[in-house]
Amino acid sequence: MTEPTRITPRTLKGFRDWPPETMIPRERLIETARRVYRSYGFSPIDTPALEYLEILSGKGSDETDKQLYKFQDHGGRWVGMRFDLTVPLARFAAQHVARLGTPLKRYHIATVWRGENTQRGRFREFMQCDFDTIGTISTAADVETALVIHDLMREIGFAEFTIRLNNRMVLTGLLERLSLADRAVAVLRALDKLGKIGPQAVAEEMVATAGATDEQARGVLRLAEISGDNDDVLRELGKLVEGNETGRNGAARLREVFKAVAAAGVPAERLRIDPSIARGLDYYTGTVYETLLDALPGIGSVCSGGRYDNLAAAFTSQELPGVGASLGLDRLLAAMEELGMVERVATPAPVFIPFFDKDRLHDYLRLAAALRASGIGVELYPDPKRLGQQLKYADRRGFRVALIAGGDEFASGVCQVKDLATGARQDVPLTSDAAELIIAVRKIL
RNA sequence: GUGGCUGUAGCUCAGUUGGUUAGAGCGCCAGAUUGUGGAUCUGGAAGUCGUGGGUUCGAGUCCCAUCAGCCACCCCA
Repeated sequence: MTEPTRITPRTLKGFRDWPPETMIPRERLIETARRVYRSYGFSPIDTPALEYLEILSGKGSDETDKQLYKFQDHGGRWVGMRFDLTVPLARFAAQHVARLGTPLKRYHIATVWRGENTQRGRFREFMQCDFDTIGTISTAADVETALVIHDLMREIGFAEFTIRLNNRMVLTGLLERLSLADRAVAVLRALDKLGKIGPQAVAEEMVATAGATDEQARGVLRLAEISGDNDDVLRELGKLVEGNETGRNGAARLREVFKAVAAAGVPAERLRIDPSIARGLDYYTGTVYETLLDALPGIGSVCSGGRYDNLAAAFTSQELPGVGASLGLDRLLAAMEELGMVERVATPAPVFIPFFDKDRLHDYLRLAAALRASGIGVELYPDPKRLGQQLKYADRRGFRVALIAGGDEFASGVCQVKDLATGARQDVPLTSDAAELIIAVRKIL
C-alpha cells in the first residue's frame, strides 16, 4: 500500500467553519430574529445565492461591484453571488409584487458574499437578517423598523446599545442650500467619517475629494456642532435647513419618527438623532438607521438600514418605496463572543442517559423516546463505558440532567434523576409513560 | 486592492548571537476509583516549528515567495 497523497484541510480567507459551540449560539440568534420579525408580521422568503450578473452589478456603489464574486457558469452565463439581500429583494419584488400585493413585509435570513479584505467582525461570507416593508411611504413603517431593531437587540440580550437615526432628506436639503447637491455622494462619504476622524479631517476631505470650498465644508460641518439632547438636535436641525423644502420635510419626518418611537416605549437613551450619519449605500433616501453597541462601538454597526424611494427602478417601472434594515448576524456574534455573552454549550439536548447496563439498551431507548415525545431533547450514550467516564462526557458537553438506571434501579422500578449542576440525585418511579420522570426533569430544566 | 504586525502541540505561549533527540501550562486519553462528573495524583498520546524555496557544514531562529490571522486605508453587517 502506498501512502495516498493528502490534501491539506483548510478554509478560504474570510470563510469559516462553525463547530457546535459556535453554531449553537448562532442558531439561537437566528431563532430570535425569526421570532421578532414574525411578531411584527414579516413573512419569510428566500432567493437563490446565485443571480444573473446583470441583476447584481451596478446596484450599489462602484465598490460593491469590485467586491462581487462573479464567474461564468457551465453554460457560459455570467453569474454573481449575492453580496446583500436588498438587491435580490428588489428583483424579487419586481417579479412577484403583482401577485403578492403591497405592503409586502418580508424577512430574509441568508448568507451573502463579499470579496473584500477581512478584519475583525468582517468576513467574506456572512449572514444577514434583513427585514423590509415595501410599498408604503407611511411613517408608520419607518417607526416600526426602529421598533423591530430595538426588540431584536433586547431579545438577543443587549441592554446597552444605541440606535442612531437620521434622515437623508435633511442632508440633501442642507447640500442643496450649500450648492453641493451634485457632489452629494463624495460629501456624505466624508461626513460619514466624522465620528472617526474628526471635523477637521472631514473638512479637508470634502475640499480634496468633493471639490467643496472651505466655506461649503464649514457649512456641512455645522451639523457636527449640534449638541444637546435629541430635542435640541431636532430644533437646531430645523434651523439649519430652513427655507429648503426637502430639508424641512426631512427634519419634520425625523421628528415624527423619533416621537413615535419614543411613544411606543423605546427608552430615550436607546435613541440618538445623529445628523451626521449618511450610510454609504446610495439608494437610501429617507430615514436611516445604524445600531452601535455601547460596550463595543469599534466593531461597527450591527444593524443598519433605511428608507428608499424606489427600490426596484432597475427592474420595473412600478414604483416600490420601502424601508428596512439588516442585522449583521456574524458581526454581532463576534461582538457577543468578545463581550463574553456567549455561553459555551456543546449540546443542544438537556438530558443525558448513560448506557449503564449493557443488557438494557431497549429500556434506555424507550425512556429516551418517552422524553422526546414530550418535547425534551435526550442523548443516549452509544457505548456501555464506565459510568464515571460517561458522566464526565455529559459534564463537558453541558448537559443539565442525567437519567441513571442500572441493575439496582431497574430491580426496584425507579430511575435516578441527577441534576448535573448541583449533583443532587433523586429516585423517581419508572413507569411505561415515564410521566413522573418527565415532571422531575422539567423541574430541573 | 494597498501598507504594517503576527504565524511553534487542540488552546495560550517559551525557545538564548543560527548548533545535537523542540519545551511548559491548560486541554485530551488512560489509570488510581469494575455503579456516579467538576478536585488531586500518576502515566500517555500529540508538532514535516503555516506552506514552498533559498543562504549555510548546520535554519524554529536569517532571506524571498506564498497562504492565513490581526490592524490601518477603503468600504461596510
